[in-house]
Amino acid sequence: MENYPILFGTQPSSSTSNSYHFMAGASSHDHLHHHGQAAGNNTGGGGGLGQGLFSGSKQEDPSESKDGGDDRAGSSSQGGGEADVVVGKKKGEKRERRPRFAFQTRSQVDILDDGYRWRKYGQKAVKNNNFPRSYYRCTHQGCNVKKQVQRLSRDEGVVVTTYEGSHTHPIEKSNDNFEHILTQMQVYSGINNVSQTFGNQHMFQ
DNA sequence: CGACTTTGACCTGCGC
DNA sequence: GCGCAGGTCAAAGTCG
Repeated sequence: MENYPILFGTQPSSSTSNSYHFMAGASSHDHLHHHGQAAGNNTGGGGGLGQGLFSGSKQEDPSESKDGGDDRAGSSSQGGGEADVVVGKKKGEKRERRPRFAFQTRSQVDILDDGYRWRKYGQKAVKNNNFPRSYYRCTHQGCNVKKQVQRLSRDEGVVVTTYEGSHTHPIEKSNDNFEHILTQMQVYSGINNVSQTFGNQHMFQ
């Protein structure tokens, strides 16, 4: 089912061993207790990550175009493994394709604060996964970016985030926040099969 | 009071 | 054609 391109491919396999405790800071506490509200302030990572990080590697694949439909049902569905999604279909109208990015991070929190604001619009239990998938939409007016967040059942420390679309507005919070989220997440590098934390890479600057 | 989350229902596409 | 699964809507509830 979900075969989006996973940027930072992961190899969690032995992952658990590599322990990374984002909690290191202060937040463990916060996150655990504010999960609900967290979304209000944070959540997200779409644009920042989606645009900043991935813009260069957008993948386009025409293969799949099943969609669902007018911006509601459909926007994605099986994606077929590629990055494009069709949306906005109205009967007989052309469907719009949107880039989609997926990546996995190791974090205790589902929601990463990337500076954008997200509103949760749905949650769904998915097959073969003990954890529900959450659906978020960027709250900025006119911005149609969406993201899905799902924790892996086989490794609950790993969170798969899928972004769809590009933000049409500037980030709402200073990039300094990335420092913060970077400390919360760890992305696996499939290349060397080595995991590292963003925090050590400073790839945002 | 506004912004956001929760949650069940509904819609759509796909496989059989 | 039917049933399943994923994705979205929208009403109701919660919180600051």
